[in-house]
Amino acid sequence: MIYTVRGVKDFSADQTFGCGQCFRWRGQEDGSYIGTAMGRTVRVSFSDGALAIENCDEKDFNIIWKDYFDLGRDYGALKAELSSCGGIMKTAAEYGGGIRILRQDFWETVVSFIISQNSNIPRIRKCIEALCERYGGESGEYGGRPCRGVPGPEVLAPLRAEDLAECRLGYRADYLIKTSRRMLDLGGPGQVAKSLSGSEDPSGQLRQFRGIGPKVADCITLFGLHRLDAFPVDVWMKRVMHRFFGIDEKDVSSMKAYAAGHFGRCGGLAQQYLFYYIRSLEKNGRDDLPG
DNA sequence: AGCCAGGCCCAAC
DNA sequence: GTTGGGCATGGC
Repeated sequence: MIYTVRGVKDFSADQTFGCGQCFRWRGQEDGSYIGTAMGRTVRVSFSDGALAIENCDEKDFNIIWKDYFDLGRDYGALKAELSSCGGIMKTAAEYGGGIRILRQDFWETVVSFIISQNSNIPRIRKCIEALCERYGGESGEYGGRPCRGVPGPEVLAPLRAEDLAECRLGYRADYLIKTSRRMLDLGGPGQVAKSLSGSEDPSGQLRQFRGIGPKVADCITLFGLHRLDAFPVDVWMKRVMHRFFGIDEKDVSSMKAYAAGHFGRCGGLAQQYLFYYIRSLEKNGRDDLPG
C-alpha cells in the first residue's frame, strides 16, 4: 500500500537523507529511498510536492511518518529567518533548502552518534548496518523480507566488546555496551528521553554516558530529542565558523555563543544547512568558497 | 602510503 | 578549565 501526501514544501529526499543526520536510508536507482525506522520499513519517493510512502497506510502515516518528516513545521519561515543573517548562511539555506530535521528515535540516535565519532559517513553506515544485521530485532518487513532495526540496550548490555568484533566498531564497541547498561539502569531509553525532554540541559546530562562527549551529545539532543536550537560543532563546523565568522578554530564555546546569538531557536537547522553546504563543495572538488 | 574522519577519555597542566 | 596524546578502523 502506498500513502501519498501532496503539497509538501521545503523537502528534498536527497538532501534530507544525505545531509548526515541519519544513516540507514539507501538510495535506489529510481531516486526513491528505502529505510527502516520507528519499527517500520518503507520506500519513500518525492516529486512535485508529492511525498509517496510505500508500505504505509493512513494510520501509519498519521502516527509515525508525519512526525518523522516533521511535516507540521513551517520550514519556509525558518529558512527566511536564517536567510536574513545574509552571507554564507543565506547561501547555505538556499542550497540545502530541502533539508528537514527528522524526528528520529532517541535510542537510534544515541547508537548512531556514538558510532559516528572520529569516523566518516560511509563507514558509519556500514557499522550501523552490521550492528542491525547481527543483533537487530525484526522491525517490519518489505517486499516479503523481514527488516531489522537498531538493537535495543537490552540486547547490547549483556554483550562483551569481542562479541561486536564483526561490526568493526573499534573502540566504540565498549562505549556502546557501557552506555546500554547505564541506559537500562536509568529505566530505558523511553524513560531517559522523557526525563531529558523536560531538562534544561539535556546535552549536559547525556555527557554522563560513556562515549558521549559534547559533540555527540549535541547531535543526540538535536536529532533524537528534536531540540532545534542545539548546535553540534564538529571539524567541519569549526572550519565554517573560523573561515566565515573569524572565530578561533578551537574556541568551540564562542562558536556556540555565536550560533545562539544569530541563529537562536533554529541553530540546529542552521548547522545542518552549513554542514551540508560546506561538505558538498568539498566533494565537488572546489575550494573557491564565496566570502 | 599517509592523512583524515560528524571525537572521546584521561592525564597533565 | 584547557590541552595534547592515544585510540580502532577504513575511506580516499
